[in-house]
Amino acid sequence: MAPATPQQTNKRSKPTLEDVAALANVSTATISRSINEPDKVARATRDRIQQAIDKLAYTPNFSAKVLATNKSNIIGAIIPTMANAMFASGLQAFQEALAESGVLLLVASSGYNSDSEFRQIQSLLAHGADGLLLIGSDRPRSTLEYLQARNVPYVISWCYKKTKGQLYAGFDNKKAARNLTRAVINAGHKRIALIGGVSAGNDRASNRIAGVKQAVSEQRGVDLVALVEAEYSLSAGAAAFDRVIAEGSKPTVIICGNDVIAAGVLNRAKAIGINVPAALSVTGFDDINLATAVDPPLTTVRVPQLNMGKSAAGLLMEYLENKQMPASVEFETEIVIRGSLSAPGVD
Amino acid sequence: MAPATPQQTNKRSKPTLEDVAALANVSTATISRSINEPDKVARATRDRIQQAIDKLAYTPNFSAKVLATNKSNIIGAIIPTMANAMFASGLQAFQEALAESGVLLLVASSGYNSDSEFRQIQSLLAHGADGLLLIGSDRPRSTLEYLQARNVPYVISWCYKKTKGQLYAGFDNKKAARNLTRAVINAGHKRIALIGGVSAGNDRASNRIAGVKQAVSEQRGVDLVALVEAEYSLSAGAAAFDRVIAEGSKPTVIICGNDVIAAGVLNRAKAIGINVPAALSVTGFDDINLATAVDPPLTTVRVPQLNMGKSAAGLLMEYLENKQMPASVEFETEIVIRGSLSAPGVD
DNA sequence: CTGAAAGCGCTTACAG
DNA sequence: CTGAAAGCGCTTACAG
Repeated sequence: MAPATPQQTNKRSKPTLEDVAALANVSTATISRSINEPDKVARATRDRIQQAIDKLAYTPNFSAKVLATNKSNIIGAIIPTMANAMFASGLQAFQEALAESGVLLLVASSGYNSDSEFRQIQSLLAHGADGLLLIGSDRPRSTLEYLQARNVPYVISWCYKKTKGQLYAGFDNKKAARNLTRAVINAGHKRIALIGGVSAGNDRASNRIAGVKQAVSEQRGVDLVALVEAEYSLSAGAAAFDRVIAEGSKPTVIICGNDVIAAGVLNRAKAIGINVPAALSVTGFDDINLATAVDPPLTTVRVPQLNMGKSAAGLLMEYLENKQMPASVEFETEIVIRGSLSAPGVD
Repeated sequence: MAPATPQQTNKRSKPTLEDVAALANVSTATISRSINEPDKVARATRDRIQQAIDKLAYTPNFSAKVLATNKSNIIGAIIPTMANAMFASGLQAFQEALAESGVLLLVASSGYNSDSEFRQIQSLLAHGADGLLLIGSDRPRSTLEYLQARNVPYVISWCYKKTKGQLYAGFDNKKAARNLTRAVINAGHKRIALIGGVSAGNDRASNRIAGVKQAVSEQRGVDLVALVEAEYSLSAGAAAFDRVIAEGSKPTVIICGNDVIAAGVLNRAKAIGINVPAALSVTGFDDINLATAVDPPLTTVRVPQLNMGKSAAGLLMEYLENKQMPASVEFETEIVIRGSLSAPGVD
């Protein structure tokens, strides 16, 4: 019966190549060339085509193009969470670098959960992503095998490893934490407490913890008097600090898994009347805005987010273009000494 | 070294519906149905098909599907910048809500530039986005017309207006700023300085400024003694504060366009020996992490980022499904009084 | 419940 | 420099 075709009224369906072809009086092939390989088309023809395109406000259908060329110009990124300054500017830089090459960014978040990450990977790939940005190296073998089996080009950031067959644009979390800890020890601290990030399934967190441990073990007379883990939030940092205090281990410094935890510790210390850094030093990691907004400002590790994001994009584009994995790049981190760290006070 | 580069052997191109059809001994049509409308297919057939799918690890080609159905299940979002906690958790919530419906998020940033925003809109649309999330209402007529002409479903967030024919999921920045200012005035302040965000092309910033002005003008004896604009960064906030001080207008409170500016002001005030809040009160806007990490914690306006993001996603999905614009939703904001605001001190 | 076939809007050898 | 035509991998009336 075919009743009143519903909602199709707005369906003055977008102009297609065919429409342009009709108007410009050429074949669709020529228009396609005129758009993608202009110099293969005669000047006059090109002008005529351009006029038709303008007149119709023609805009190519992306899926048709992808289907025909098998290339989407979309990169997918799966990050633990967008709601954390820790990844924000790196991701921003990644996106900007991609945009310069006309590539778009599909973003998904895993919530630090590897099953979720796997589902997102599948989804992004199903939606045609040409390549992926992944955070960290700690993931189930099954995920790795999936990636391998499909031959998916991906780059890993926020960490660095020499793993054969994987592309990295990141930094060595363990080394960075070790260096920070050495600086803390050099400042005179012998009783160190560590509030690490949650290490399960998170290589950045566990490597930072490992780095602290290593630096401590290098020096006799220096002890790791407490070690707890906390999520990356102000309140979790504060709560972890309470636990450390309750243990009665009397640290002179608290090394924190990141700046947010450190800021939470600072808050709590202030609340219970512990002076930082006179009575207790505190350090962070990441050097996000927060680090210089708190009082005292945080001694922390500066992570080259912008360069890392930009580089990750560059490597991935190169990989896609040459069908060959470029060399990984390792970024150096920098220790930034600020007011939250001083020599240990007297008891 | 392993010159035997096997990576091109990969071209065992992904299995297609046709492959599955051959293996399961049915037509591609039936498989398509089995996937998309299972109950239209006999149980036995369905099982056979599932086996074939599993065996081949078949995964549908997205572009082909989009081309055939004219629906991408991709939503695009264009935000000023990802590198700002202000948008981060709202965007995160938006993405999560979308993901629950199997919809993916394509993210682009405009850098607070309307030309750039327009280019991103075109790009996202060209890449097949079914709908868009836009931040704020202040944009060139040409952009609006473009959106209108293509009949693009979009939702605007982070602000709220009653504009006919536009879908909003946001809050009234002017009202929020007005209410905050009233609270400041109620606390006893009569000499108010305002460091707003950059208002050009940014309705959130300009409406907040307008709200402050309105509240001030309501009360005789209360003056806006200084008004400068600053970008949303700690350093810009600090620099703006310097300008205000240099003007010599002696405010007893500084109302800031957002928390980051306020934190910058706090820093600078501390640096030059001005006690907050004893000698000077300071307020922020947004209530991001930073607000409670600084000392004193910021009196600010709590923006319902999570609900706003979730709601924006819901409205947009509804819009796409029903081909009909749902009603906009306005969120209320809440004033959070914290230590950075007190009664004005004595000179 | 299932299949044959047209169609979605591009690109790209292949000829000319 | 340009065109005719096949093909990319799905979906969906239309028949049966």
